[in-house]
Amino acid sequence: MITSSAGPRPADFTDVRAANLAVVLRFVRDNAPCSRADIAASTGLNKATVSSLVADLIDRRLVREVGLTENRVGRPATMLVLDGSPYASIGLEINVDYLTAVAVDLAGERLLSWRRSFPGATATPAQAVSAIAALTRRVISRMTRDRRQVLGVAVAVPGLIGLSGTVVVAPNLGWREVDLAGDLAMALGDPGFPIQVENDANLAVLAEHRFGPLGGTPNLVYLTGEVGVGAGVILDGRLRRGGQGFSGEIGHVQIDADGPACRCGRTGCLEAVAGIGVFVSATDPAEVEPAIEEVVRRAKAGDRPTLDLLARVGRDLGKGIAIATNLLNPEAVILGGYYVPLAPWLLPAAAAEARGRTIAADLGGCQIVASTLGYGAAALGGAARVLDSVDSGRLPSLHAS
Amino acid sequence: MITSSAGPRPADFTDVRAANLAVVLRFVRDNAPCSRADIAASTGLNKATVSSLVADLIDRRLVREVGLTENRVGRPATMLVLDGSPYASIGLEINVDYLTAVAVDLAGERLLSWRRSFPGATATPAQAVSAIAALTRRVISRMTRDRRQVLGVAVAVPGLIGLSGTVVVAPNLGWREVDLAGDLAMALGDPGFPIQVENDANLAVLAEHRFGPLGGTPNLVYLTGEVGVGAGVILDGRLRRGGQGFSGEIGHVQIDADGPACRCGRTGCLEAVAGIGVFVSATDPAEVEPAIEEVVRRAKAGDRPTLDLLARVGRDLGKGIAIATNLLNPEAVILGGYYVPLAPWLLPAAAAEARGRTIAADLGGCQIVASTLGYGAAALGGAARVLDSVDSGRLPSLHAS
DNA sequence: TTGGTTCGGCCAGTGTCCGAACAAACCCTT
DNA sequence: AAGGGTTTGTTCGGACACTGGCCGAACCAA
Repeated sequence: MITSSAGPRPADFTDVRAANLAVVLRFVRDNAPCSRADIAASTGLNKATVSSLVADLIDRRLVREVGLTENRVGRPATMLVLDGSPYASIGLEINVDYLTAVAVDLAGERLLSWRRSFPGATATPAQAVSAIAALTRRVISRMTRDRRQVLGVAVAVPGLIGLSGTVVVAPNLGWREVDLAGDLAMALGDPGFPIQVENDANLAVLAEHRFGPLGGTPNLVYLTGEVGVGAGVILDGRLRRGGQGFSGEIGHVQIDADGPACRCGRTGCLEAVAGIGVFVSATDPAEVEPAIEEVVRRAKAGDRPTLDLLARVGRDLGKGIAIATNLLNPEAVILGGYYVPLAPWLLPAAAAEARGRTIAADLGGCQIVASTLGYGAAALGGAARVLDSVDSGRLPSLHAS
Repeated sequence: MITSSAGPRPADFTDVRAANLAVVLRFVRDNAPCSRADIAASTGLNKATVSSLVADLIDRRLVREVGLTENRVGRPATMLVLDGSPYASIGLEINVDYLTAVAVDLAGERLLSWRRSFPGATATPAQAVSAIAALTRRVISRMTRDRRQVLGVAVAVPGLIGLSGTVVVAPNLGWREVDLAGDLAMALGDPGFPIQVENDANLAVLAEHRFGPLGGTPNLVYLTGEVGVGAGVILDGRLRRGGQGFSGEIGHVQIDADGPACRCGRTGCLEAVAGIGVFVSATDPAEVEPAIEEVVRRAKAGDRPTLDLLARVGRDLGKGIAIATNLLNPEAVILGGYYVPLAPWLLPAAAAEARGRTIAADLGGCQIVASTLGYGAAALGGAARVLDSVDSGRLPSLHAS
């Protein structure tokens, strides 16, 4: 498919080939197992073309034949599936208190999922880079041990990330102007694959877009539920990052002019009134999880002050959600992070409030749901980002190994 | 250029051809007059290919040779320019008190610009449709009289417009569920060109993107300054309309919980605190323009209450702008409508307020400016929309006439 | 065994782009 | 005035990718 947008770059045959390879690859991903004839019939490509494309994909070991159909009229079809085995995509997530690493194969199957503690709040950027590089190296060597070629690494960082992958500022980590992508590439000795750095909410929404129950939905907004609140925005099927990469910073939009002070110095910011910090006064990040569990316990027990607080936070969250629904009209707003365990109590209030504040009827067709991807969503999104670049036509070819 | 996104549609040669024709056409638009050799050098296309593409464009009369260069070493180049003469693109704008019609040629030259009064607030949709159709017919016959082929018509309507072009609700016009695109096509007797209906802010931002001083900027937000306030959002070079087409409804985001009641029933909406209604208590739309002129006069005279009011509205507007800069990080926010004459007083306060409320430094690189396109911006945007479809590869060919 | 059906490979044909060679037109130098 | 250098735009053959049609292979049903 050629959408031929602004870019001055002209098209040629390789583009056609790449586009069609990607079409076939996506079809196999979505409809595996399927035959060449299925692909031809559904995509409109000629049978001969499909055969050629599939042969190419098999050469690159992106696709594999798995056997023949039986008990059907006519010649049996050779079925095709995505071949996950020779490649791996790696996602990392840096957080205040832990690092998460996820690797998936081409089909999206999770190959590993590691979590290790990490002194994000106290480590210097240089120390952090070496810790991250060490973890990445271990993941990479695990992948190469399994004879997998690494397609790329994407790192999720909670903060403002420039388009080139520099961390402009990450308040929770105390970072300013850290060229994480460059430093990491240096520390890894210039590996043969790209290293990307991206905002955590942006990667989390990519994870939802690829792996979540609303996968494929063209317009999605993801809200991170941590001490900070950030948004990842997918519109028309692609992540939208704005002019400098700073989109999605909904956490410091003012929700309540009379609200509490925010750590940013302003008052009544979304994250001050509806961030997880509302439930957790402690500053030690290690205490957040038990504190949230305690809130859940009290809410289940019907503790009135807890339920009132949850309802208020839900309403304030709904005000923030209404901003997104009014301005962007997505098909869904997905709540992530610590909002997930609290969702049974937050969602009704948030949905009601957002509904009342959205000018389009019925939230403009938007549903508000809790994420089902669990804590490593941003890391998983990093892996999704790498897979996205494959899906959009940048197909890998096997190195001599 | 092939971006090969979600669509299952495969690519073939016609796509390559269309993409490259569009590349050449855009290049000629931006660099006219230029030679075939210039095009080849700048786009990377082969000289032979450029010759073939240009011949095709000349056949379609989209491009024209205008003469030879002189006084230069080497063979003189035949210069190419966009040939505006055989085509026209029409934009219409429906407002409470007037209709605007604009026609432009392929190069963006304005061919006509009409404005006629229109009882939008009182007319029934059927009456409105016939009035609009009558105006459109006059524009079309004027174009055909000039031997121009009409490429399309796009109509700007202040309200929620579904993706299919139905007016879901237009409060100022009192419309609900009007299939304007269909009715208009019917009234015009199924002409051979597409008729589109779109939100006025969405079309206005397209006008800015194509004709404004910030033309080509990939991320733009436009704010209409009427009694209602709406936003048009361009991200990554294209209009983003959301899941149902209802994006940009920033007018009813709450800015001040203690603010005045809004006509939507809520309180403190952006359009209640920073809409033009703040300056104009009258309900008759014909009184708006003189009222704004009076405000300008008083502000120029240094009238303290007026200046204070302008400063307050500017600050509230800045709060709304900060929502956009935080969430979308555009390169620019453009103020339109009646904000334009008031801009000298509104802009400083709005910029200062937005700057203080945007988490990214320096507004995330965003500039806040007043539109320079004048009142017919949305109508002009309608024409821009039609031209956009040409630029993205849907090239017209001359009918037998 | 025969006929019908489906699958996938093969081959010629078409359209598009690319590289190289070439003619045309001009300027500048001798 | 003639010739060399420079730039432009066309022509030609080649490469590449998709298309359509044909055919053999493999299976089921009768």
